[in-house]
Amino acid sequence: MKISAQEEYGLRCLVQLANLADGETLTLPQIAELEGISAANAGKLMWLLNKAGFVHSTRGTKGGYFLARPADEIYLNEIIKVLDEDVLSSHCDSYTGVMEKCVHTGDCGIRPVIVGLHEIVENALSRITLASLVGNESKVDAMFHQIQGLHRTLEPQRV
Amino acid sequence: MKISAQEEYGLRCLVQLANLADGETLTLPQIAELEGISAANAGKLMWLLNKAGFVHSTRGTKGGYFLARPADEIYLNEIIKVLDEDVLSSHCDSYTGVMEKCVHTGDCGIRPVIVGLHEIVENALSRITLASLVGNESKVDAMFHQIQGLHRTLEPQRV
DNA sequence: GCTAATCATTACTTTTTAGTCAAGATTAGC
DNA sequence: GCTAATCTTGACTAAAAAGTAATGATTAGC
Repeated sequence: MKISAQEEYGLRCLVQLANLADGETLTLPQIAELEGISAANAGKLMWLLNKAGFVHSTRGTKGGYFLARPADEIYLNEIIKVLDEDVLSSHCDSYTGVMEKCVHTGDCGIRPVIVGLHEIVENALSRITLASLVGNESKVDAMFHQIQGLHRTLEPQRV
Repeated sequence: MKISAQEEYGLRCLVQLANLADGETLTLPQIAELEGISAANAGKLMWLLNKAGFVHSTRGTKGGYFLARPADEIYLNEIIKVLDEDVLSSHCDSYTGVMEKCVHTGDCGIRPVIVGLHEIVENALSRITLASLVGNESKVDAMFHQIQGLHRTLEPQRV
């Protein structure tokens, strides 16, 4: 499994905007500089995020980008779905119930794996706000450690 | 996030072999037919799995592929790591501790997210054997439902 | 209203992944 | 040993993703 470049850098750019004080904005060259990508590339990512309503922009001198909503009201699962097809996708789209691309019958062997992975990723990302990625990392770490702690209670029964 | 074609179909091919009775084998055209891919493509996947020691093969008439180890001793995390870089990878490889590709400093905002997702995926896949993907799906479903049930106990505290 | 700064949009290029092909090597059975 | 069936391997082609470039539209400030 892979996190695409678009997902990773799109999310990073939003984190940079979440870092801003009220009224501040960032231009494309500024975002590009902060994230180590080209301004053209940043422009493409911001265009997607703009279309999806996560950011607003103003043109001209003193223009730039800023968040369209408070960072503590934006969850990572929403962001990822804008930057890619879904939080988790595969050639077989059985987890959506649609099955368009999948040549296999309904209950192929790996279907429950894809469905299950999709659920736990969606669940984890839907608990994390953009705001929690700003400043210290302790809150997100703690959340994942809590999940991992729970998982360890399952350790004995491998299937 | 995406499950690559190589991961998906490599795993599917192994499931087909796990379905065989003792002493039976499958040829490339047979695997290709079962999975709806070309024999050439199946050949490439089986080559990877052969190199990694998951399957054995015999050439010539009556040749074919079969599992090198019992299906209940093969865990999905091992398989995925052979078919792709890791169970979860991204441009930023901070979760491995190596950081070679990543231009960002050690504590960028999204690092804990990548590390956390990597952990929960690795954890889930390390609980599932190839054998459990054969026949009925109930065991894998039950495992994921158990994980999801635990996650729901966390519901109130979003970060 | 002119100019410089900035975003918006589309087309293009490069890189990576996926998939195909063909020639060679091995084996079972005659 | 001959033949047909089968895997092995590397080179090739096609498709998708990532990244670049260029042109146009908008705005602040003079």
